[in-house]
Amino acid sequence: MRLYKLKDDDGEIVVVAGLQHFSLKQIADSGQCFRMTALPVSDGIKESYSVCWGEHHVRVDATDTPEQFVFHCTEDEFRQTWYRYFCLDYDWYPLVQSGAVANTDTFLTNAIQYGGGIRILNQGLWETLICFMISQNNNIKRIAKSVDLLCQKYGTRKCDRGIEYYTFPSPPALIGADFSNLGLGYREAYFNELFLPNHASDFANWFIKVHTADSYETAKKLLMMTKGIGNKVADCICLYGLQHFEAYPIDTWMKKLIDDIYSGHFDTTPYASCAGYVQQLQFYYYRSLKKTKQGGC
DNA sequence: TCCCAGGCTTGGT
DNA sequence: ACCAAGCATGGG
Repeated sequence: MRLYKLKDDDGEIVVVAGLQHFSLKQIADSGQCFRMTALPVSDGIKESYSVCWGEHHVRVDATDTPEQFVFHCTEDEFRQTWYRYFCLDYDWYPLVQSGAVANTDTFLTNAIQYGGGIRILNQGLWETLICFMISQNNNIKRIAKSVDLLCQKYGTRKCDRGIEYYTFPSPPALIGADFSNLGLGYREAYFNELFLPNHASDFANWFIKVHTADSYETAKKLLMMTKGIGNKVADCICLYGLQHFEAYPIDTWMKKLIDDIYSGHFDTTPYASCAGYVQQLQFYYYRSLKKTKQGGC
């Protein structure tokens, strides 16, 4: 992977060349994140996405040159924010591919061929916590809508090189907040309880404990102590928020998949260091086979 | 009208 | 320990 710092009309840009196994569309549609939206493309650009995370925003283009991308931000922003967000320092692809072949797992082999441009995003504990509390028994389109409404109501409106966006609310902004009219449904009660004003210090302590937990198991246990966070949501938060790659979230799709493809049991131990990546590949591929029509995120 | 969506809590065995 | 109902809401 090579970086080139250039300038265009709007300011500094970073061109990334030789970035293998990276697909904006696949990441946007993978169901990990809910604030990545497609933009119209122009000449020389195959895909263009607006990516929001925390208070940050960037436009990223996939160019006509294979494995070449343009990040419309400064080199500092790229290195400090987006390189980490997209988890570009390590590529699990080769390990999982050779593992799938060694285990004669043709489904996984097909899955990585189909969706090998997926990365496990590093979205931080805070944003992952909120988004995946909303995600339970919900669909991706509606999750994205609720998250968007939340950002509009409690975030800050900003403009990045001509693109308007709202920052993700900070923790203090949600203490005692009004969670009605966000389309949360029955999940609203979970938010009201978690962000009760008189429990603000309890929340802060709990959050820090989760953040500094010494292991996946400890973090997961702590997460599941809160109402609204069960086994699956805790796994998603561990994986996307805390980089516990051994987490392997099982939702309704994964249940069906494991039933269908692996006759009821899938052993993650051969992929222990990257079980979450394997899960994403399986999830993404299986949905592509089964779904008739579905919006992205 | 019924069923499903990146499930969880609660209350029954 | 496992199982079922109920849970808001929107879309097919």
